[in-house]
Amino acid sequence: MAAANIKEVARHAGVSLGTVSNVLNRPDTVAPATRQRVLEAITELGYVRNDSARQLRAGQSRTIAIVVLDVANPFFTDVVRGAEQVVEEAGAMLVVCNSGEDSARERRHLELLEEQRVRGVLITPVRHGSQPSLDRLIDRGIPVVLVDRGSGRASSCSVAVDDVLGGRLAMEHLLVQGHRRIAYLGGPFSIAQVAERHAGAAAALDERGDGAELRVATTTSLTVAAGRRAAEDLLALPARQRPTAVFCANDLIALGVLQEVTARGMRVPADVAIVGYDDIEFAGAAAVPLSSVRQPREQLGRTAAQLLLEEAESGETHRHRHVVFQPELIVRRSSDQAHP
Amino acid sequence: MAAANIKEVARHAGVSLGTVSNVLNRPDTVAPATRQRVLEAITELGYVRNDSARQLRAGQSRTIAIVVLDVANPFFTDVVRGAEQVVEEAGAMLVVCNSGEDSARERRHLELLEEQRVRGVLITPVRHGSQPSLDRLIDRGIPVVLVDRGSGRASSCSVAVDDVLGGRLAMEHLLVQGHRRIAYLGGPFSIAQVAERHAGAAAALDERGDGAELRVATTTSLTVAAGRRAAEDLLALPARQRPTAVFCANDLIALGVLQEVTARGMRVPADVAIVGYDDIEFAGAAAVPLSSVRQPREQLGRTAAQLLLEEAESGETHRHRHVVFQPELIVRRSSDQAHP
DNA sequence: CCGCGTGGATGAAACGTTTTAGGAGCTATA
DNA sequence: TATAGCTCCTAAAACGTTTCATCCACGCGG
Repeated sequence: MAAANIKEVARHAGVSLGTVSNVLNRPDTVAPATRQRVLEAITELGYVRNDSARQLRAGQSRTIAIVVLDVANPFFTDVVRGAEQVVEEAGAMLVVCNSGEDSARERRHLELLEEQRVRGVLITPVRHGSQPSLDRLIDRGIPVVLVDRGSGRASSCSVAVDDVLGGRLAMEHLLVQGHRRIAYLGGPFSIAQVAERHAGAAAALDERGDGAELRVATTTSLTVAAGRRAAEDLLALPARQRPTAVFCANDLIALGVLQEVTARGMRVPADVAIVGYDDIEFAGAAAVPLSSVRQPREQLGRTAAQLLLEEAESGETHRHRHVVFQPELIVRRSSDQAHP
Repeated sequence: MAAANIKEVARHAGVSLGTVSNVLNRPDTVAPATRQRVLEAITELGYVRNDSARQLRAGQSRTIAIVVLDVANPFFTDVVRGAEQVVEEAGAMLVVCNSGEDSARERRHLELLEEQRVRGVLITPVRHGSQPSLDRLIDRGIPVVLVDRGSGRASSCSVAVDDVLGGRLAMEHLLVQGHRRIAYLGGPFSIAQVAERHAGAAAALDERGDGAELRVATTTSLTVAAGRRAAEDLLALPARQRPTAVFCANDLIALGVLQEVTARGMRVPADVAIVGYDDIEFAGAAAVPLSSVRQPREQLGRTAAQLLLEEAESGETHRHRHVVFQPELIVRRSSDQAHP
């Protein structure tokens, strides 16, 4: 119940209020004896600095926010861990906000973050068009770094993995394996990654598909449950229309497909081959180890945080940068016809 | 770059500063015409409330923090989602902090949260003894709810799942399956759940073990990697000392064990049976579907958040409550001798 | 002996809200 | 016409910091 403030500490130590502040912020400008006395008063009263007051005066906070599409998606948790490392080293605090792929929630979060005058925001936006509340943030001078987004706009830095290339890699692999009826599962397409992975796959098909066909099944979200539902529809098709391979926009969907396929007594990859995306930790441990496009997840987070801190410090002189990483295809049993 | 404040809005709308505040906080006390004028000024200037100032005045913030052991653990992400629902309904904001099973980081987070005068803290503590920085929070009157912790101390509310019972269920199942050499994998034991699940297992063995033996292998953390390492040691034992069943303190460890066992060409459950804990979404989708002790994860988070809000509102009159849920054993192939 | 620089402390302003006591103008009542 | 009771609005205080301009005492060189 203490709630002692700086004034009480000053009184207790027999100094002025400004001196206490100096002890806290510029300890070397105050004489050792006085400093000692103040520190004692602080511990004695259990004083804890009031961050609201400090922020109010300073004009900005020391927290950095990361807004992710889904906290429960292992891809994002790894990105978060990467960002955390960098942010904590810088003495700031990272808060994680979950948009849940929902624009309205995303907006709410951004508004709250703006009210809090956060020092910066890392975000994977729900939509890839321009978001008014995001633009406002940028207008206000709050640094924003787009995470895992195609080399977007000029108004902010971004880090991304080349999703078009990733889609390409997956598709080429499936074509080499001899598949002629292939499905792409993912959604909503308003999420940039979903669209770009598809674009890559489609491009590869155009170039080397030699008449193979790509069927697109849109899901409502990037979760295991959505994957199962989409797989149901796909498997309901008559055998000769049914795809022999499925490329999924992420591993959660792929795991859902795997579950559904197995549940119907079909075999992976013999009846249906599956390739996922993200190579989350659980992909390799799945019932049938999952082929997947691997991304440098933690590094994505680290780099994003570094760009943000850089921008926050350099102020006006800052030039936006766009860092793009290369994905890598990891082939496992789920798409390897040699070991069906 | 706007950064307009309430005063400018007032000037712009030709009213006093207090009136603007009223428009923001008690819209019905101000005449429709004036209100309209003020609202227009607000949008025109791009005014956004400064939360630091508001908090400073109010004495506390509208954010609630949840401090988890590991953001990458699907168990906690589900708890977070549960808490999120309730917190957002209440118009507050949930920030997620990751202690990473590290006491020092936990302390740092708690100190920062205290500086921010958060409205409350949900936490799964790293150690189950008393944490000075946690006690300080409580002393200061900030509500704390212990998540997934045995019915701890009287100084705060708690929600938990009966881990002793969970351990019991797992062990009894393994005994019924005929195992006589069983291992418990988990750690560090300073984490309450690790200790209690073990206690339950040990108790069941005492009562019905009929001479079966329990070997404990302590891990350094509750991750897949730690599980693999622990499994290596276990599998290095000569065949007649080697356990025929492993009960793991959580599913991540169990998945690690499963990977390692499979990598060595041994079969699950024929050579080694495995039971995990948490029943995370990936458990059922594992290479060998994992038996596991299921907990109501989202509900845990929801209830914790409700208790917190309750306490925050009722103030002095509050009586601490301890809610305990029952776990449930889900048997899948990893421990089912009938379908090896 | 005087002026000056200096290390160390002080006091007050400022940050942007919310809140409270009160005031101005108006209508209804006696 | 005086008075009470409204409704709507204003002015000012308070929240707890940080910062900046001063100020003081003291030692030192001239």
